[in-house]
Amino acid sequence: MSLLETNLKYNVNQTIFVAVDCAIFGFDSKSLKLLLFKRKVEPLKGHWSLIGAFIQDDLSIDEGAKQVLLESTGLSGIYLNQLKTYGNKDRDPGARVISVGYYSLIPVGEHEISEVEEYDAKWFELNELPELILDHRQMVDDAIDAIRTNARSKPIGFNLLPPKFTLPMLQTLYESIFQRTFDQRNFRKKILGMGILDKTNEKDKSTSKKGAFLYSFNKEAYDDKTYETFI
Amino acid sequence: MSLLETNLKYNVNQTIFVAVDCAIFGFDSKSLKLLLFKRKVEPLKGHWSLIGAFIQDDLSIDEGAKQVLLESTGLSGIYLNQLKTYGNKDRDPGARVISVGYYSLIPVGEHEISEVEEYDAKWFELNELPELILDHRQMVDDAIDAIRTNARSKPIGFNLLPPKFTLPMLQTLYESIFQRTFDQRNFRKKILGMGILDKTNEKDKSTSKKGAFLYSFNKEAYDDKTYETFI
DNA sequence: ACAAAAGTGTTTGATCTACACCCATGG
DNA sequence: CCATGGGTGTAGATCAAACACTTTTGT
Repeated sequence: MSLLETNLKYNVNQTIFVAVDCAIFGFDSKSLKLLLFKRKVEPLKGHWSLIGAFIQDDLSIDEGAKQVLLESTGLSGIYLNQLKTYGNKDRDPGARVISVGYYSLIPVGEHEISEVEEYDAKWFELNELPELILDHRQMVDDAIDAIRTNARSKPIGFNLLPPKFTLPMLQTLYESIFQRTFDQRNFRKKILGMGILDKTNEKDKSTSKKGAFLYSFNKEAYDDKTYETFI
Repeated sequence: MSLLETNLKYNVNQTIFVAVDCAIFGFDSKSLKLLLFKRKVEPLKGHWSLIGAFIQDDLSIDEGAKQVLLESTGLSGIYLNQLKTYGNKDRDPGARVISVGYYSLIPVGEHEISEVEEYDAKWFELNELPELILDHRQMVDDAIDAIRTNARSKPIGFNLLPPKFTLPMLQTLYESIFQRTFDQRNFRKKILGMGILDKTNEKDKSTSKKGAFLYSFNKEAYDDKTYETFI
């Protein structure tokens, strides 16, 4: 359908562009991090920003977000969730642009660290974020809020962990998300009581001499139950 | 800023239109209702739909949503919240349109019933909704989900009630939202225990001979506390 | 042998649930 | 005087929070 046709059909005269921006969070067994990029276009070229791009006409916005992620990080098949849409009139000095915000959760291994930095990207600790362009700081804050809210009722945390992980890792992750500590015994009791983790016989010895048992997330068991409060 | 300039600056060639659609919920002391409109433009003219319109270039999307609401219902100053953005490629047969969904909560009095029906609008019971155009049914379902989630942690229910209301009304409202009954004693205990309601000396006798005391919501008391779970 | 992280139960208080009768009043 | 909806308290169950010691093993 051509622009002319659509314009006639709906009698609209808009000059608004539609972009997506994605806040990519990663966990490396120690802390929650945010992936930022050096902006490549004017205005504000060279400043730190979330990864974003204009939507192509032939992609849904969800597909657009996926593609942005793939093109700018090489990552695909990862957790990606719509956050909210930012539409203040003057939010972008370059044009009238509304941006559909997304957030993405990924485990950060050695691979992801090096891989991603080939794209002019860098992982930042959440409490050491540089200044961000436009309303991207707001997006990040909103995303953290959304992750917290979401993490209470759904096991989204598992998207930040490798397929096999230890309970201490899981606890550290939730402590990073909620910025508080959890009692070790209560935490394990609660998580294991849900019956959604499968224990393996393997141990991870990278963080202690004793080693911690590796577990995997049992999605079927979770789907059967759908908890209302998770943590 | 002209289209040409912006296009040059960002080198974009998009033909996507941006609309807002708003799901307006009302409560009339008995049940939760949804306000629907007969669509006025082709395609699908005459079918039931949420109220919506294209965003004007000089308004933020939040302002756009407010204006749509004002123009199509005469209502202003009411609770309005962004839901999510719908961006499937072929969601609108008339053009490539993405729609930012909103939901709105209002008390429905005699006034609002008659007032609103001058606009080719009609209140429907939630379990008697007609077929809706495009993905509007999805928007409604998402909005109900969002209202439920939100109502658990914030007192949004009070936006659906008049300034003075009775506890039986409030309970009926929450029962409409969650589609379940609550024990009367437990409900009152919990709500009153929050200390966010001011009891008046007046009684509403419209639904019983004994009459029920009217209360008002004390926003200050609520802000002091910010509960994590509300119901 | 010791440092460092993993693993394990019990007790207490708070919260949630279930449950049934009296009250006030208009008709 | 009676039908109708408004108002009230308690006991048992469940859940959340606080709390400290033992185990394993690499160095």
